[in-house]
Formats: sequence, structure tokens, C-alpha cells
Amino acid sequence: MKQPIIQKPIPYYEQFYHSLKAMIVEGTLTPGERINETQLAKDFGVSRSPIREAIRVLEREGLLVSDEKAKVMVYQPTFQDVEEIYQCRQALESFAVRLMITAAETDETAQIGLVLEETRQAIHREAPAQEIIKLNESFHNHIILFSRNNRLKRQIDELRSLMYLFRTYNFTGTERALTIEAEHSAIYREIKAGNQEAASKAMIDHLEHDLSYLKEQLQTKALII
Amino acid sequence: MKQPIIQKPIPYYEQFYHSLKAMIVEGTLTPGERINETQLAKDFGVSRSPIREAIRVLEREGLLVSDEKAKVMVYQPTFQDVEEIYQCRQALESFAVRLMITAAETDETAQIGLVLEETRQAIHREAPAQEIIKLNESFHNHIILFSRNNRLKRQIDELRSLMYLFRTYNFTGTERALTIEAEHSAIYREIKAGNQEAASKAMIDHLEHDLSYLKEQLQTKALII
DNA sequence: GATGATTTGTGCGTATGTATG
DNA sequence: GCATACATACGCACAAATCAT
Repeated sequence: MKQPIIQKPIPYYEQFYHSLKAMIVEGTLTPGERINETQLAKDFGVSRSPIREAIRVLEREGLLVSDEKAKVMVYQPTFQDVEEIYQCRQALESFAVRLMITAAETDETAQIGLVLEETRQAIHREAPAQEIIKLNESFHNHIILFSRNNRLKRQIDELRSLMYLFRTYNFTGTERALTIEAEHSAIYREIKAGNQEAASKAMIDHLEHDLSYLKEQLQTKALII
Repeated sequence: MKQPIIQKPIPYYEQFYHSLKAMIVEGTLTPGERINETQLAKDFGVSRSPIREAIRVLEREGLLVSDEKAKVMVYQPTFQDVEEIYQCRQALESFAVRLMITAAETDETAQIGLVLEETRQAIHREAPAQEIIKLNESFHNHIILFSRNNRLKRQIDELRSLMYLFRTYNFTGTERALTIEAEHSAIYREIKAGNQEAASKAMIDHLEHDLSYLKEQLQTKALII
């Protein structure tokens, strides 16, 4: 008989890749901070080999960058980077909306409606910011998922992990939450109506507003180059 | 005085990354082919450490894939993968066209006209297929470049390296070359006219046709899953 | 600058798991 | 099923470059 569960050991380089990535996106390591192979190896109680492999991958992803002397540090997005990332999101997510309108089942569309309803309730009861942020992300995630294109999802995820570096600045208070919810609802209405053009446009506009707001936040808080 | 040129040694892991990537996209290694760290280390006369780091990166890029037993092989796109990649290209490149119309200088637009003129001449004198393919790529590259968004370029490059795995099947003969040139010209006309909507649409249609043609080729030649 | 301490790049050995006969 | 050969994961050591004092 087959064993139902055999726990194959996950290689250190893979485990560490996830750990380090989490440390970066969660802010344990701050943008610009120097990464030290030897130190990390000590901290995690492994040799430098798996550490190095994970670092190379995160470099490729853009979450780590290395200078000309091979010193590695946490990616620190510039103002221009933020704009470029948002433009890419506009390209990919507006297309995802189009695909979803073509591909999604009606009950899937309804699921997005439920997410929005949940969001409204969360705002109403003044839920913690983290919860509202999660619901907003969930809205975008559902659209990407229902577009039924894994490659598209991967590309957006890549941008997303970079965005996490400044995501906490992108939400403050009930007023902002209501604005976002309204824009999400506008996108949702066009999806339900099956209007590709309008839905796509609504997504582009939403991300445009999101970017404007974020830029304002970043500027007033002088958080970025 | 500063030395004008100091050749810093490029790390093996980086050199090998480029070598292996080239071997994959140029077809020296065929899709599905097994990758052997030890063998490659011998072939290149280095130890396995830098080889492993490069392999991890190429895995992340999607040009290599590993099975559950950590065996690595060259990525073999499925039929669905091809469709997904083309949809992503549609999203990104149609957006690049929009950005270019906003951002490009008039002489940059003219450069694209020159590429098209060169292409027509090359077709007319029945230049080698490789040359025409290069010119067609150049058309797309120029648009991406003039969109002035490095992140967008990176995302498209990622798709492109995957596309190279089947690019030779995407061009056969003068007739096809003329069709492509006509579609490129249509895009160019809309760019010159500054019509974002129409230019973006023309790009999407062009890639749609390209995909149809490619699918046909792949099917008749039974080259893909 | 010069010197010792770090840090990275790389080779190599070993253990464990996998394929092959 | 078993033994042998091989492949991968990982630790470790050393050299060269870099940093710090």
C-alpha cells in the first residue's frame, strides 16, 4: 500500500528562499539594507551554499540588487520604479479583466461581488487596516485567477512582491478605503455587464488613482528617492 | 589618475548563466532535455557551485524546470503555455504602444519607419529568414524601448526568452513575411497618427494572428504537447 | 597606506537519495 | 530485490577582493 503522506525534505535553498523573501516583503529587512551571506548562514544554521542559491534567485526577481562589488542589498524602489511598476500593473490587470469577462463562469463573477460586500462590511465596522488591505488584494486576486492565465498571474505576482515593499503606505483610513471600494465596485459593475472596454478602462483608472495617492504618500513622508 | 578600463573578472556563475541560457534558446539543448550539474561542470571546467547558482536562476526564469525529484530539464512549453505567453504579450506590448505614443519623440517614431523600410527591402531581395526575423524583432523592440519603461521591457524580455524556444517555427517564406510587414505597418500608421486606441488594437490583432499562425505550424509539425 | 578582519567566489568531499543492471 | 553507479544537497576550506582600523 502506498503511504498516504511522505514528507519529502524541502531543500534548504528553497526554504531559505521563502524565509528571506518573507523577511524582505514584511519589512524585517529594510530597503537598501545590506545582505551578508555568512551572517545569514550563521543565523539559519546552514552553510553558505543554499544561502547563495536563494540570493541569486531573489536578485533575479529584483527583490535584491547587487552593486559592482558584488555586495547585495534589499531593493529600494525609486520614484520612477513605482511609476513603472504601476504601468505594468495597468497593462496586465486591465487585460486580466478582459480575459475574465471572456472566460469566467457566472458564479465566479458573483464571488467577486461577495468580496466587495465583505469589504463594505469591514469598512463599516472599522476593521483593522490589514484586514481591509487583504480584502482589496483579494479583489484583484480573484480577477487574475478567473482570467485563467497562469503566466499572467506569475507576471503580476512578480510585480506584487516588489510592491509589498511600499504597500503599507498605500492605505490610510476609512475615507481612502471607501474610495477604493467605490472604484472596485465600478470595475465589478462593468464585469457583470460584460463590457470589456469599460471594465478594462475602469481598472486602468483605478490603478492610476492608486498610484497618485501612493505618490502623494511617498512624497509627504519622504520615503523614497 | 583613474584607469579608464579595468576588466573586472565576471563571476563564473554569471558567465555560465549566459552560456546555458544561450544553449537553451538557441536549441543546443532541446526542450525536455535533462540537465546534469556534474556533467556541465566538467564541460565548462568549473566546479558545481557556480553551475548550481545559474541553474536556480534559470529555473526561476522558467527556462528550466525541475520535477519532484529535483531533476532539472529544459522547459517544454505546452500548447496552453504558448497561448498564455501570447496573451501576456498582447497585454504588455499593446500597452507599450500606448506609452510610446505618449512618450516618444517624433524622430523616434521615424526610426520605426526606417526599420519597416529596411524590412520591405530585405523581403524584396529575399534575404535569409534569420535577417527578416531580426528585423521583425527590431520593430517590437523599438516600440518597447520608446515606451520608456524598463520594468515593462524586463517583463516582455522574460516572455521573449521563453518564446525563443519555438520562434523558428514562426516564420516561413516570403508570403508570411509580407503579412507580418503589413501588420507592422498598420501599427506604425496608428502610432504616427497618435491614435492610442487604434494602435493598441492593431498590436493585439497582430499578435493574435501571429499566435494563430504559430499554432497552425506547431500542430502540423506536431512539435508540442 | 599597511595590516588584519570580513566577505565573496569557487573547488571539493561526503551523505543521501535515485537509477540501472 | 540488491548492489553498484550516479546525481543532488550541502558543508567546509581556501584564495582573492574588500573593508576597517
